Amino acid sequence: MRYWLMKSEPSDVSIDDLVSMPDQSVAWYGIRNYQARNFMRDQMQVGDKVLFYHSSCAEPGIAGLAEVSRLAYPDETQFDTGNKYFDPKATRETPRWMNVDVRLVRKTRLMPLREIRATPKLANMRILQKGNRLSITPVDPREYATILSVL
DNA sequence: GCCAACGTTGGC
DNA sequence: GCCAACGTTGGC
Repeated sequence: MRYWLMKSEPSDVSIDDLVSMPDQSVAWYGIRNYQARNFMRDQMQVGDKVLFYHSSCAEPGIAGLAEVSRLAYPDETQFDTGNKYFDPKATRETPRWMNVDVRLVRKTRLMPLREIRATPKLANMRILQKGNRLSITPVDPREYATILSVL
């Protein structure tokens, strides 16, 4: 069992959007970074725990708990010519991009990035490192437990 | 809107 | 295979 932090722009999919989805589950489409894709494709298992993080917004931070509900499969948006995530180099035979599905566990209070940064036990988290832009990052089990205890 | 940091692209 | 140019991310 692994732990992850996954960023979503709330203007795209927010925690409240997830709450109101059928099955409270969403395809984590649109990842176009190989490292993030590889995490989903090679490491994520059903039941892995996910911190649902709001990025690029007024109050960035952890907004809820979720879990992986489906193993990685080809991201549909890569094939869709009208979609902003369309990839002309991807084909059905040789897809380039994959996504898992993620299901809500529960919405939590917002734990702001400020607070994460101010928590000594969380100082090594990847999202706090300078220049980090990766939208999916592994989380240490102890870090996950620390966060869970204050949500 | 700014800008630092980083990933990707493509010419050579 | 190098690396400059470009595009994107994401906090502020």
